[in-house]
Amino acid sequence: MSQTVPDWSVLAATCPSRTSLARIANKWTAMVVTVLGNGRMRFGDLRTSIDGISGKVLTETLRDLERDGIVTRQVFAEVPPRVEYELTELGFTLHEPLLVLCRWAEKHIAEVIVNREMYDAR
Amino acid sequence: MSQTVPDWSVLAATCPSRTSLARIANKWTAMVVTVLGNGRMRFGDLRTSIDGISGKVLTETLRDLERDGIVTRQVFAEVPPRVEYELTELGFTLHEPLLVLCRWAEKHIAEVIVNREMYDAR
DNA sequence: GTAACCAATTACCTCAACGTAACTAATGGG
DNA sequence: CCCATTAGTTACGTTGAGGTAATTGGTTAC
Repeated sequence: MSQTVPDWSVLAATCPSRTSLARIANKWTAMVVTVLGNGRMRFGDLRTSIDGISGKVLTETLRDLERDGIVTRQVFAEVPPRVEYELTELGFTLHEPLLVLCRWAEKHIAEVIVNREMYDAR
Repeated sequence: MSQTVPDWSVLAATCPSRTSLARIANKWTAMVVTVLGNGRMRFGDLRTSIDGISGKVLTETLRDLERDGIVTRQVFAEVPPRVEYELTELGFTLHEPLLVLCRWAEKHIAEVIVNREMYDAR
């Protein structure tokens, strides 16, 4: 018989899975993975797609995602340099869940704004 | 005819929906909403369930979620004091998506750990 | 009547996240 | 010859997230 009880739990402070949750439950990660779901893209296009992200933060986010095996980084020996990023197979399993989060934020923001105004007016 | 094109986009830097994404794409939010999916709970029990969270961070997270209309806060006039938190209808629509993120972290952490070791060994 | 106690919050401090700006390398175009 | 281009890196300063510990207020125990 196979084991169905989870070996890991994000609710345990020292469980490694929490470090993974911290990485994926992040606004920049959500946007990067969502955009990369449309296919491989180079650094500059990602930077343009995700309005307001600084080059430094995008570099750091992509490197962390590469380290976790969620994106691949391909450097072309060209001038000016060209670097393309793409979701891995593992990364694709994350695309839908993170897309859902982005869509949730967009779908419910009007209601959330009203809630905030009511709360602040108390 | 109804409008199907999104009015909001998290990819726009100044779009309010990005503030909502920042709130929900967060490790503490993911854990709190996931745990509260099992039903209303008092502060101390939440604190115990989410191993390692400080009282301050839990208070702040809950207050922000309450402000956005994702959880309700009910104070009982008792001694010692008792405060219970519960997902709102809006909050429930967020439960499944955030549960998926927690489960993803737990399911794939072994693979992620291997990826990190390979990356660091380059 | 004061000491202990509990749930929840706050005050204070530290450290990580983030933005800005300057700088790099190698080539092609004016 | 000099400037633009692309994907960084580094330095520096600011803001925000987070941990620790004291505090509050009313009740019970001594």
